[in-house]
Amino acid sequence: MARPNSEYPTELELQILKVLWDAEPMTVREVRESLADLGRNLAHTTVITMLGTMVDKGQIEKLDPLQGKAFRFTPLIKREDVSRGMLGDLVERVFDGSAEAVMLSLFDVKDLDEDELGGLRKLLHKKLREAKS
Amino acid sequence: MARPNSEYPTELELQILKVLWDAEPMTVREVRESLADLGRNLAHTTVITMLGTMVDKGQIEKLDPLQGKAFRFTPLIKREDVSRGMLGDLVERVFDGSAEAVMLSLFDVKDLDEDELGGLRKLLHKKLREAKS
DNA sequence: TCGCTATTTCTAATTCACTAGAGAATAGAC
DNA sequence: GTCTATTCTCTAGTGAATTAGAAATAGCGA
Repeated sequence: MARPNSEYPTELELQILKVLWDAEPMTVREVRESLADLGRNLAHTTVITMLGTMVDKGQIEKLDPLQGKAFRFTPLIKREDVSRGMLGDLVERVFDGSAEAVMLSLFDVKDLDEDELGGLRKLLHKKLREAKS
Repeated sequence: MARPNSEYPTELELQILKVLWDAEPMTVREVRESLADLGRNLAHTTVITMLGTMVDKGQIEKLDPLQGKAFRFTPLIKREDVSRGMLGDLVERVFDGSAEAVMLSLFDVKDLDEDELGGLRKLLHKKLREAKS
């Protein structure tokens, strides 16, 4: 009866994926420390539990210890795939699939300066050239 | 210990807001029927409960019946505010605040055709002119 | 007025995300 | 070989979101 389990990572899962994308593989201790650096202080066991469920969900993989007994974890899913998926989900759910509406909102959200807008324009022109060929 | 209650609507709340944005005010019955049209079949009481919590959260307002005893509900928050907020949240959480990354992902997500890209370009040029003045 | 029906109020159950403790297991120190 | 610190496994609890039933209530037609 609760919200159906979406295919996308939850908030904490995303934070963990991010630290793993930046440096992988990592032990539980290293993940815990990286999260603490970001201001998220969790008990060691909490991190273990989370990593376990993420393994179950297929988001990450558990690698055998090199020495000692600390397992290491590495992402199985790519950063771009996750961001694309989560953005796509939002575009459909909130903006009813309209890329234009997203772009308009993006202007409001970020208050972009001239340089940033210029960068976006370059991106767009590149894409337009690709579309024409 | 659970995730702190975000300021943004949950999935069902968003669906309800959408039907109310399209036609307000609405009675419980009308909301239930609109949701059913979208493929979300809920018991009447479920919709009542949801609307009650949304009133508590300040997302909508309960208006007295015109005739009979069916209360009517109307949104208190604007569509653009909600979309902007939710997009901004995603941009920060997933894209670390990079509008450029969002735009790149948007291209992948939507597979835009030439017309749509042209529309985006027009939007962008308009914004650029504004930025220069 | 009386009863039928629509609607509401009250209450509770289920699932997911998150959190972490207790105790077992083990690598490395001495 | 025993001890100690680290790490893991197992278990469980909390809060939010969602779902809906049972019972109360009130309008309305006969």
